[in-house]
This record gives sequence, structure tokens and C-alpha cells, in this order.
Amino acid sequence: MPDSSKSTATSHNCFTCQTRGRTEWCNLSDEELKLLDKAKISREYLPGEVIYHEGDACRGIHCIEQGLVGIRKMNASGQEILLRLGHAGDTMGYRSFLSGDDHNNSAEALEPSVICFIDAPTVRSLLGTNPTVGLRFLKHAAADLGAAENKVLESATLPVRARFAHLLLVLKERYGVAGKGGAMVLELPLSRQDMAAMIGVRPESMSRTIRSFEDDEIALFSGRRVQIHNVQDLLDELDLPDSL
Amino acid sequence: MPDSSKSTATSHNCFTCQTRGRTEWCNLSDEELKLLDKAKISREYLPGEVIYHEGDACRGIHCIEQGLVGIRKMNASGQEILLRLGHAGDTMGYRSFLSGDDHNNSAEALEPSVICFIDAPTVRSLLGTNPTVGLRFLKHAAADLGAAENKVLESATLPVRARFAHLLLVLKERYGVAGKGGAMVLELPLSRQDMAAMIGVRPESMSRTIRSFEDDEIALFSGRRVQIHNVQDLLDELDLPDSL
DNA sequence: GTAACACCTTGATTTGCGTCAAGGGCGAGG
DNA sequence: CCTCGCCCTTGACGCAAATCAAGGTGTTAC
Repeated sequence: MPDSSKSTATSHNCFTCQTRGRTEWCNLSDEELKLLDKAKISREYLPGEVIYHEGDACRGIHCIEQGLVGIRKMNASGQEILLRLGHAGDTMGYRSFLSGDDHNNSAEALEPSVICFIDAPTVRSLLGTNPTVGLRFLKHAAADLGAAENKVLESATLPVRARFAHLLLVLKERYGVAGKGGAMVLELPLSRQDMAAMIGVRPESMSRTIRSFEDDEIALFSGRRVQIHNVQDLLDELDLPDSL
Repeated sequence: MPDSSKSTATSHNCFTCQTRGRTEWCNLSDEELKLLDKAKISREYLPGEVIYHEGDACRGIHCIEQGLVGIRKMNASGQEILLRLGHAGDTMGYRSFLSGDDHNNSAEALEPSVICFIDAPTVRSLLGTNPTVGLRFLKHAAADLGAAENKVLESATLPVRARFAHLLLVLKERYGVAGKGGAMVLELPLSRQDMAAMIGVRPESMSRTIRSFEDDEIALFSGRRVQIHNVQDLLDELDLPDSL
């Protein structure tokens, strides 16, 4: 008889999963849930551990039950960018699964995370029996596509300062705590170099941009703690490429 | 009685449409086809005419029967990029339709084009009755998402020369005619400024990049006609950010 | 004809960001 | 304690691309 206090890795099941409501599996029948629960393989990952590599064959879909994951992509000469973050309830690898390609990006835990893997035959079966699954994936893909198109535009047209301001605005939505006036405090989930990778610049440029935000009294950084004096200042950075 | 020789705009129908096999509507039943044909509104567009604007409410999906369309996107300060090209058989606006947003980009005819519009209720109805429609959209979205992610990586990490080389390689797939050895000739479907917008640079930089390709004897440009001496030269530009 | 207008090219100059190099802070491990 | 390694910061420098400005070419309109 297993020691239940130690079996955290096996205690996860789809019926009681708190995160399922935010996933593609939110509308499954009991029968389908049973199939999903039986097929899923749950695993814990420590920060830095890789969930799948770019170029790996895509054998199914990963589902974030808990934690934070970075989706990275590398070019031929080894330069890497951080495409997006995956939070609890996000599915990963569905794009490659749907188009039948190998993984075109890699996923790495940024915080201790619990990730479920659902093999391709099971996903295909659920897609076949329950039309809402396909529709959820469709919405997810549409949202991700919109975000990706925004990112293309942003990185092609905005200077680093504006891209970083935008990143902070996005992060504050999830990690920010409102203070008085337009002030905010947030605890960043990312290292400087990962923030740099998110906006497609070198770590040195990230440092300098942070410095310039401090000099302009837009925000104050100490370690991963950020104090934003007035959120409006960040918004101003977006439309004013440089003018005044 | 209308003069049939002039009624090209009304002669299009979904049953005889040569392009339908490449669209999301390739597996419809006769019944569904009848619905589609009755609902669709076909229109011709001249180069420069806009099919829909960024910010417009999305009232349905557009389907390219013939021609060439540019999908553009603008940022807050008016800078524009050309996200991708739409060819016969491509559907446009499906992303906004699926996520229920306003159009997040605009579509403009680059060549004389025939575009069919299918209103949202009809698309929804077809999505409901025929599961293959949803799956086709899913694949389309997955493909577009993969392309968008590649573009994010590319514009963040590759210099202009490499991005332009890549653009030429893509264009040659569709518009190129193979010559002897690794040589190719192609007739570009795009103006210089549209090519510039595709790789996210100013027209001046496009001109200079073309010039440098000519100086390096990689390709010869006269108007929209391009002679590529050896396709391998373009491939070399991709992995060698600068080294040798 | 030439006037008007897009589009494209070219040169001169500026600048934002990358690169290179050095050093600081800090936690892990001996 | 000291050392090692990692992440971050800072400065000096170089370069690729944007910007600014001018002029060329081709097409349409009168």
C-alpha cells in the first residue's frame, strides 16, 4: 500500500482537477473524463526542466495543471526567444499535434509545475466524440494566432522601451497588486534574461532599459519586485515611439 | 435580360468553383453546398481596393476565389506591416470570426481578385452540421499560427538580408520558374514597398538590400522580374547571420 | 508636349541596439 | 572562510538600419 503522503505525483486525477474548467476538457461527459483520466500521465517538473524539445516528435498534448511554463523557440544559429508563458489551464503542443508536425518550439518549467500528458490517440478520440473539444481548440488557436500577429507587429515596429512597457503591462494583469492612485506592485515570475528573451533583445539591453525606466521614475526594480508609480506612464510609452 | 458577357460578377457559384477544393468547404454535402452558394456574396476587387479594414466588425468570412490579397496590420502610430499574402483558396477573417473579435488586420487586393463573402450565421450553421469544416479551420489556424511564430522568431533574430533571402525563397515556391543549375526566374507579385512591409523594414532599406544582393551577384532585379543565379546562395544567407 | 503623381533609388547622417569586455552580487559547496 | 559559477550591470565601441533629403523613372492626365 503506497504512502499517500508521498504520492503527490499520482494523486492528480481529472475528476477532481481544479484546473480542468479552464482547459479544452471542461465539457467532457463522465465516460470521456474516465478515458482522459486513465490515459493522462501526470508529472512534476522543477524550474529549468524541459517538458519537450523543439524538433521532438509530437506524441500528444500537454496540459498545465499547476505552475508556470516558458515556450521557447530557437533559430538556426542558436538564438532563442521566449514566445509566451503557459499558466495553469493552458494546453501546450496542440498546434503541432493538430498540424501533424514535430514540435516547433520547446517548453520549459519556469516554476515548479505539474504537467499532464495526454497521448495523441486519446486526444483524437475525444476530438471525435465531443465536438466542443474541437471548438475549444479552435478558440484557443484563434486567440494564440491573434497574439502571435500582435507580437509580429510589435517586434517589427516598436522600440525596446515600448516593448518592455507592454510586457510589464501584460505581467501586471496577472501578477500585479494595485496600490494607491495608478501605482502597482508586482513580483515578476521571470529572470531578466527571460524578460529579454520575451521582447527579443539581449540581456544587456534589458538591463539598460530597466535602468532608463528607473531614471525616468516610471518604475523601481529591486530583484524581481517592481514598483510602478503610475500605470499611465507605461501606457504612454506605447503610442509615443519617441514624439512629444 | 442581363447581358451574360458582362455579368462576370454574378457568374460565380460554389458548385462549379474551381477553387473550392482548396478551401474549408471542400467536403460539403449537396445540401450544405446549396446553403453556401445561396448565402455567399461574390465581388471583384481591383488592386488597392480594401476588402475589410482593421477594426471593422467581423460579419463573416471571406474566401479568395481568384487573385492575390495582402493582409496588413497597423500599430498605434500608423506604421504598417504586411503579415501575409492570401491566394486563391485561402479564407480570410476566420480568426476574428472564431474568437468573436473585430477584424485585427485588414485585407487589400494586390491583384484583380474575386472574393466571396459568407455571413457569420451561415458559417456557424455549416460549422454545426459538418464536423470536417471545423477540423479544416483547426488545421488552417494551426498552420497560420506556426507561420506567425516563425515570423516572430525571424524578425527578432535575423538581419534584413536574411529575412529578404527567406522572402525570396518563399516567393519562388509559388512564382518561380526553374532555370538551368540552381538558377531561377520569378515575376514578383509585390511592389518594393510591399516587400519591405513583409520583412518589416523601410523602403529605403529594401532598396539597399536589393542593391547588395546585386552587388554580391546573388540575384538580378529589373522591375518585378528577378533572376536568381543560384538558389543555394539564398539558403546560405539564412544560417550565416554574418560569419565565414 | 508637360505637369502631376507614385514609386523607387541614392547619399549623408544619426541612432538604437548588439557586441565585447570587465566587474559586482550572491548563493552553493568545499 | 574562500572559491566557483551564475546572473546581472556597466562602459566603450561598432554597426545595421532608420531618418532626412534630394533626385530619378515611369505612368496617367491634360
